[in-house]
Amino acid sequence: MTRPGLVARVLIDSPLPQLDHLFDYSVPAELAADAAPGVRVRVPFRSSGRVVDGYLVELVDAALPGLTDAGHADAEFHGTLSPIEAVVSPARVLTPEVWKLARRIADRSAGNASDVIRLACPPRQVRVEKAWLAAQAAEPAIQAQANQAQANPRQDEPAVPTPGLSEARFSEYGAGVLEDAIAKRRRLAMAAVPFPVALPAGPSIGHWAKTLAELAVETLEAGRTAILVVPDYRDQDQVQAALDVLAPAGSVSRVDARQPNPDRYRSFLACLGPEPRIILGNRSAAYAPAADLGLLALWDDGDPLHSEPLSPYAHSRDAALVRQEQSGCALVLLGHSRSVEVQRLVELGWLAEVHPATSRHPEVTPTEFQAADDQFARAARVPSAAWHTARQALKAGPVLVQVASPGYAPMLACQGCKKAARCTRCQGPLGLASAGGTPSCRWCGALAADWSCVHCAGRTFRVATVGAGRTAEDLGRAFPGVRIIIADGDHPIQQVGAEPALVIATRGAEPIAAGGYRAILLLDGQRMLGRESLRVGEDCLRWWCNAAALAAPGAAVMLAEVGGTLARAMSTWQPESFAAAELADRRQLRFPPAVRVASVSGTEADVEAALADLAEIPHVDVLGPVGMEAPLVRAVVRFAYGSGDQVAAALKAQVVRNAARRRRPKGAAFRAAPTLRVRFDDPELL
DNA sequence: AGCACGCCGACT
DNA sequence: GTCGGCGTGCTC
Repeated sequence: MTRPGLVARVLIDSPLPQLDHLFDYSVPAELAADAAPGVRVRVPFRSSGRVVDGYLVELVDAALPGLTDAGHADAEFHGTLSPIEAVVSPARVLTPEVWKLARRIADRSAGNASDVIRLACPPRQVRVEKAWLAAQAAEPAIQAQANQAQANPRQDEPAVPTPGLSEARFSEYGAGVLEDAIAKRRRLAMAAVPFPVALPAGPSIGHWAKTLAELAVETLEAGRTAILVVPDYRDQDQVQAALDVLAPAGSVSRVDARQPNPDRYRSFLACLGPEPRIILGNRSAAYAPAADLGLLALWDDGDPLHSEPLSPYAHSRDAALVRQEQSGCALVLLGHSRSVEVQRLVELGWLAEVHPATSRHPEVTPTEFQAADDQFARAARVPSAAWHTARQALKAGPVLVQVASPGYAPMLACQGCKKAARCTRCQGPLGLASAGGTPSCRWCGALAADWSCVHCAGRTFRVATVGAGRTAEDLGRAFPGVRIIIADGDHPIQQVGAEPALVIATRGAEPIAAGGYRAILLLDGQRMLGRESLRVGEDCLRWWCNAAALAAPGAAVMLAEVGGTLARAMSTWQPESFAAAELADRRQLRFPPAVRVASVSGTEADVEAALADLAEIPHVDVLGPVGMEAPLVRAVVRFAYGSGDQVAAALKAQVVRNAARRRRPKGAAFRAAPTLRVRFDDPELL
């Protein structure tokens, strides 16, 4: 009893690469009413427990074979179709726009669409969904009216009182520049105003958060949805605080994976409604469903938290770029510093640069190694000039000290032979979390109570590197009587007052000071630059710029132990000049983002087979393979952006073949043969 | 993942 | 001749 002529094309919710395409089913007449594109369905499947979950992606007329969603017409299936077993609920959770985005993101990184959809569609919560469906059904007209009134403050209701904030919207960027960007749906690389701003009767926030909120409200007033993507929760809180002041009540949905599941699903469902909204969240927000998307904005795209740790590992910048291209919305990449990726897009002309109209910026002074004359300041490795600056500034208000590492002494050495102290169990480095504590291993956590040095049998430690705790101790002596506040991952502090205090923070954990810091000391420059990574310079510049942007206007920012291009980029406040130089280097070296990269790992035979398929594709070269652990080898494939689709398609085909073929050697209950693994655009790769 | 199909070695 | 080993491929 099926309705003839109607074919449901279903994406199976499975991580298996060989199932990552659409399967055709017939639609039984009794399900036809609910069987709309985007609903969750249960379908029979000749294995894995007979019935599996999936999404109904599209409905097509069987009489018109081949007329499927553009581009993804899988080879037509000829055979008898099984009927859909059930429509899980009539909620159309996978919108066509999000499906297209998920498919494209998966395709460009040889991944699974269902893995991307898992980020986009949170787990179903039956009670929440029933309540939402009931609300939809009951008086939809009144509902829509109410939402319309909420979403559009220019109508009847008076706008939320926002003295001094909304009147001067965007004035920092020159009249009309950003209004125009929203209206004409431009793509912008935008430099944030590098100072904090005080909300009326509220906390201080980064000016960038106000800009983001204003862009969103502008979009909302134009009748479209804005998605704001920020890397972490402290950033979300700042934007939320600005939206509380600027945006109409009820117009903001916050989506992030840290909310309790029912809350998360509730805000997800709210995004499905027909009325425009402001959607604020972390990297997964880039995939949120949106009614008439007008703006996609990212804050600080260089932050590694924008990089998805789950397969297929897409960066939210890439998700945003793809979605912008598909939907034609405005795109804003806002930051204090500039990532090399954004610099590339600027140089290509893909993004237009926008700077604040006033050239006011933090006054950064690079200081040399000249030690302070105060012995305690010297112990705290504070340069002389910085010490004097801090002492002066502490009369007026809070002073920020940025350090590289948390803890007391993150790295210990042997007092006798000066070599690094190692864990007797696992060879990991030993460190000290607090002043009076017992040293412990940073890898395995084991306490080193009865330690002796493997080199010289010594039994006492010396401090090899200094953490925030030790710096606090030293600075306490150098500035007697001053209140000391420590902020790091273990002691997160959002906000400090305007009273004098020394705030010692690890990079990225700096609290915001009411009215801004009166001085900022960026210590540990050399240590931060000592990390071995392609991105050190870029990362350091980002950490320093983000900290310097917490200064009050006119306050001094002292950058210790750093010279050269980085120091110049800081003191002229032109991080894009560093990004441009860096990009030129990467082009020379053929490193990302001048090219894209993919790592291919597995057994030697599997990797060789995969690489063989890439031989014909232009602008591809291969580094390795080199041996990894046990039977594994890894090769790095570099390719031009234009060859990306071919490379991804070829590697995906290999992954599918490999997944279908692999079997465990019978009898011996060893683990299964290692699979071929492919990862695109890994920021840690080179 | 599971399950059927299929192509070679010992059996009623 | 056929039963059944497990390697190979498919699941609408």
